Amino acid sequence: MVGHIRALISEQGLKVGDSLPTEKELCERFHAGRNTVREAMRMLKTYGVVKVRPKIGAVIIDERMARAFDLFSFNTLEVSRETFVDIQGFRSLLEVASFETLFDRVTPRDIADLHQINKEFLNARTAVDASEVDFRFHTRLVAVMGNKAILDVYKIMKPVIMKIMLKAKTLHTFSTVTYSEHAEIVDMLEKRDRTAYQYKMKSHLDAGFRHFVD
Amino acid sequence: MVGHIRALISEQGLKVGDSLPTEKELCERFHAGRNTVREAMRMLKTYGVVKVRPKIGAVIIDERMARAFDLFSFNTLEVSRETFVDIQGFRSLLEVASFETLFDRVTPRDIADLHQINKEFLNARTAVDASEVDFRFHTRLVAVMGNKAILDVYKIMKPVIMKIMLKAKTLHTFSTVTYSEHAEIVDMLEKRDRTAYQYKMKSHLDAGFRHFVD
DNA sequence: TATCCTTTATTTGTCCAACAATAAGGGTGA
DNA sequence: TCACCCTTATTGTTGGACAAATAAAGGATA
Repeated sequence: MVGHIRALISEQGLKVGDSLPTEKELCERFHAGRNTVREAMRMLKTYGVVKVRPKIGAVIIDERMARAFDLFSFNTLEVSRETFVDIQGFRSLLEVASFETLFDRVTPRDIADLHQINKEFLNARTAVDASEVDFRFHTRLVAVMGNKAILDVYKIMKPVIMKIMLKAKTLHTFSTVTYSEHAEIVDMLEKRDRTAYQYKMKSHLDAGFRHFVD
Repeated sequence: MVGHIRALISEQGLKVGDSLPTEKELCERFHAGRNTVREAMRMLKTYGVVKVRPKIGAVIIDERMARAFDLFSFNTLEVSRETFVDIQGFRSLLEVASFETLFDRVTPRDIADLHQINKEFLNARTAVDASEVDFRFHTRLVAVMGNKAILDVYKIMKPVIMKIMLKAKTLHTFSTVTYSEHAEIVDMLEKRDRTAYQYKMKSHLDAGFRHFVD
């Protein structure tokens, strides 16, 4: 059935954004039951090739890259020390070494959003809440690059990154040290001060990791 | 439902080769209809996490990496231009902006391996062969960082990267231009010449991409 | 006329029941 | 011991029913 639908897409020359026939029409066209069609649709959806919404139907998309990254989503249960080190190295690349792209693309809107998110530390009630805010801040920073593939990878690393953040800090630390470090980082980003940005961000990431080692 | 089943796998510590409960048992456990369970199973099957056979049931496997490559066998669906741009930007980060780490960690063994792989261009018979060599070269370069998470992500991008490479070059181009560019890059890496390395690598990547735009 | 709200109709989401297809396990006989 | 058949449990497929979501049409109001 998946093959049939793929052939249909190919024959009709359907592109991203086009709609597929409704489930009922597919049933009739291929002489199959609706559940069979639905299972095939679920596979296409899992592939990241279609997006299915009630009443709307199935629309062709191309999120295969995001799905591909999903596939090796990290198992939160057993994260080895090597994984922690690797993820932190990865983050350093995405958030420190990427400064050229960040400085090129950052807008006042980005700066405002980052400050806004950072303020939420003050409302956080628990360490878990605070680490959620922390992750949102860093995700928003990575989003400045405007690169969907990079953003997808970052989001997938969330469970591991959250563990690093939680291990490193108490609620009090979040709302004082982390808060002010973030504020400084955003300032350096706004001023496009390369040296200071790299130094601040690197030590910010390293600090979180040093606590984990203990 | 997929989340439920994945949680079940985690909780029970199920490994590759173990069997999942039957559909009926899953229905009862999660208070859901059989179709719902089946659709979730289809997704897990598409992820390459389980293998389902009639009467046998669902057995846990790990073919996620293979599935990641399958995703791009959808030749009916051209890889979107956004994906190309994003992937190339990602590569730029992993291979150009990472020079600090690369210079820190590169060993004579790495240099020798890179030269060795580069020589294989001269034996390549087809453009596909050559682009395989090309990808191996860049993968080996990324491997210098010694970061498994980054290496895994790079491998997942293989199908798209290969498309970029293939689109950009003929067999002749591979064995002349690409070959000598690679050689220069390795030299700059060995000498730890930051400026030259960054310039060479960036223009090398950009070149491949310029051809695609046409 | 324009805007907002309500209703309607269509489509997907979920569940159930039935039967077919498949293959493991057990029993029978040479 | 081996081949064969039967039973049985499980997945594969189909059809039908209803719930939930939402786009589109129609009506009310300013």
